[in-house]
Amino acid sequence: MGVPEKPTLDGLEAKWVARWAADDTYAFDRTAALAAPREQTWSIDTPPPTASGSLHVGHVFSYTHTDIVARYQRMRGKHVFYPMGWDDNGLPTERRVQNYYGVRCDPSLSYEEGFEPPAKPGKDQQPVSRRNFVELCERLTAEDELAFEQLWRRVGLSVDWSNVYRTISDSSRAAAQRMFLHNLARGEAYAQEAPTLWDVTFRTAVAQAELEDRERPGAYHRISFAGPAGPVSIETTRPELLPACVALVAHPDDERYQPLFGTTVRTPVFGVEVPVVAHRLAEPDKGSGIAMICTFGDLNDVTWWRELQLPTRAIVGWDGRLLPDAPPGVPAEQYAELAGKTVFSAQQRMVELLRESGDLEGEPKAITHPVKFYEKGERPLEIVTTRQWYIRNGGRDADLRDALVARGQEIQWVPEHMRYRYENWVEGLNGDWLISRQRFFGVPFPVWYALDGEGEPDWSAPLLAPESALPVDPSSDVPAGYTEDQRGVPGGFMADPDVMDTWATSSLSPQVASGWDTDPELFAHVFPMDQRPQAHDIIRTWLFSTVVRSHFEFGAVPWTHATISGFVVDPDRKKMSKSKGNVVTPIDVLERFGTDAVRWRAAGARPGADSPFDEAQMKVGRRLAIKLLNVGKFVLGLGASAGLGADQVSEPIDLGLLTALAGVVDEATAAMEAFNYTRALEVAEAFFWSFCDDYVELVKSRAYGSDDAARSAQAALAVALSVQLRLFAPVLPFVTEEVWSWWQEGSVHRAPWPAATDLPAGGDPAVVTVAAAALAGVRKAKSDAKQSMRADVESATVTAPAGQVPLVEAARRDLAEAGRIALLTVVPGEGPLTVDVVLAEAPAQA
RNA sequence: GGGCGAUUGGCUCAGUGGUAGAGCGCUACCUUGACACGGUAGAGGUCACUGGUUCGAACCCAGUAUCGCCCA
Repeated sequence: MGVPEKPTLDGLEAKWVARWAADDTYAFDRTAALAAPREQTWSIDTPPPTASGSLHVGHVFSYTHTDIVARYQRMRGKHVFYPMGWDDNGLPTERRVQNYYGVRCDPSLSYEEGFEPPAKPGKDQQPVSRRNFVELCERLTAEDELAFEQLWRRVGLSVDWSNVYRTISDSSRAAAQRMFLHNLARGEAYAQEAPTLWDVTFRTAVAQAELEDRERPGAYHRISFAGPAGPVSIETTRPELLPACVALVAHPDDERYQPLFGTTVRTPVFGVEVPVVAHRLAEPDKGSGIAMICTFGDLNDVTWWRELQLPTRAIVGWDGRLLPDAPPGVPAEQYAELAGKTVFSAQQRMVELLRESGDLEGEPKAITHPVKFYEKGERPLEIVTTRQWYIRNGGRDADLRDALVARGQEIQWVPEHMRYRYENWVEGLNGDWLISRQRFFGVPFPVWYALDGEGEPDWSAPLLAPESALPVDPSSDVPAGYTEDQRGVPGGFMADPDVMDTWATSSLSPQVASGWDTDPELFAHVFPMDQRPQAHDIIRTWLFSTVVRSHFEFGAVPWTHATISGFVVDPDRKKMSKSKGNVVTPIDVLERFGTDAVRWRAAGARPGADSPFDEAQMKVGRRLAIKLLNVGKFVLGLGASAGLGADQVSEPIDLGLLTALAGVVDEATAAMEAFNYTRALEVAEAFFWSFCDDYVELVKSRAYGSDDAARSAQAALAVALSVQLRLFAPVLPFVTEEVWSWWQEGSVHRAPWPAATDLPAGGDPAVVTVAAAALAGVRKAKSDAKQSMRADVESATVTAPAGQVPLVEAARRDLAEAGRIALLTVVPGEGPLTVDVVLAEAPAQA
């Protein structure tokens, strides 16, 4: 191909992305891999990015980290199984589709053939059938995924683009349904009607892993109940739940309330008799130490209700409004004041009612307190009793919890301390994993229910789809033994209306990507996978749920290594997020600095460590890439070529260089084996700069010749260039491939990772370092004299420790030529090496 | 409140028992036949604090403070 006149980074991405695609440089060779021993394959469980989201520079960093490992393993001769996935099912896609097209899903509507959404989203969202809605989801995600793929190619990910999966695809849905049926058959999945955390905006249940606490303003309202011996005062932040009150509770050791335990009190306004009970979860020093239990205000209420077997008086409905009818035992007349109101306005009205009745003591006391939210929601969660599907995860079973903690110990965590995130989460679980969502774009449960003569479903005996029929959509497919016209009619059947949570599908990414459902032979080979890369924020969700599924189905961990990336944070160390407005768009950065520069910066972020985004750092990576171009061009111009090998290296300084490089190769290899790409890059980079600044400067004059001494330098330059290009290839795929292409056959990314054994071991690296130190002394003299580095030196005396004198002598010719020294004297002396320089009278003229 | 991590020159970070390191930035100089998207040289730090172990501590131990993340 030859060396260009003026090498440039511009255009390298487009050129090599196209070439790699055309040459299938990164294709996984299934046949060869399956024929080879398992350890010759490296399989990666790539995180499927949320297709409806946007990628920021943090994604670029973490996916680059994985790609560096993939490229290293490939150069180590492994068959790298490196698929890409898109997480396109679930609520985020629904929201994007609603906003993008201006529609909303109304499952009661029927399908409209050839439906086209409004050209511009209107003010009101247009209702469409579920099938139409899902079609729009499919359409938009397909577009989004194409854009993502283009970005990833530009980032240089060495993904096998013939192996892309989607979490909504037929095979993903089939795998999710099949795994669910297995879980169900083994008793690991179950349905239960139970109080559930509920988002009133999205009108769906949410799981523990999707919760977050937010500090919100509230107020303690002090309310009197009528007790047997006078009023009993409680404090609550949610007076509107008074009609849902089923008991008062205090700590069993709280002396103030001993006389009340076992008695009843009457609620204000409603006059309902409720018992006073004792429970250890009551906090004596909070408020008055006695609290009302409502069904349900928070998770403590649920615990109390369950453990103390209290009655249920539910008042909050699915839409976040108070139910139209009073709960059992509550007078309808009073309750009618609140019925149908939102929680917010019910509270206002309730406070008025308490004021009127004289049961509100004093004024409400403003406080701020943590309130549970769905992580994607904007209104506080309520607790609503609904029928939901769960998968056991150890939250209610100590043995299972211990088994899952033990699984975590089978995984090698990078960095090691991320293991604690996993263990803390598992040990803190307080319930099973709720997997059903009352949404539309997701994997439906492969389940129907028979309807009795009254049209009521028989929940106890779900009709399951056969595995051979998966994937099924129970809303359009029909269970065995029924016909479509029996849908929804007494004596007929109904579909399970829910879809699975996104994590219930993405927790199967190793299975989906490896062909569990579609290519058992491949699956048996690549699973358990070698590497799960991901960020630390989803250890509790994606990582944990994947371990759960694999534990149940295979009795094994899904992967042997979990490599955890940190975040890219803004200069104030805040996490990037859209709402903070501090997101850096990747394409802009890639265009301005070049992919290799951005990847170089990414490689500088150690595994697990958050890293501030700093544009100034990008320039440094760019400088390195440019230097590689220029030194490559220069070295090849000096006569280095692919035909020269280490066996032609004879001069001590040349041998010394290559022996030093052997040490660098060993260090970089050890670091890469430990996933410490940052360290590997550091040692390669440190060597490279001294190679450019010192070694090349020292030998270039000699290398211009054509004798054996010249040949030695040319061979050392060729070997050093080849090795260094390969050391940098995982981090800087574009520039290394470019320089490689000037003088080598094939792709550098298919070349073997360098081995120290390919380099001469007998050289003395000190020849290079001592000669470089002497040269630095000469340079300093020139710099102090404000002379050009080309200034002639009349005479220079190197005073070196006796042991170093022969080293300087061994590099005498190179040193004299590089320093333009007319008379070079080397003498032994005390202390470190010094150089006395006498500059020639006038600067040299060219 | 619990857990984890961090604290080293202005900035970003290496450095896990033996005389404080790198890059960026800064200052001065050099336009050399690979590179001005360059090169050379230089200044700059009582390693957060307090105790302890040790011949010797940035590093080990105990505690404190500040910051960040996760969880309650």
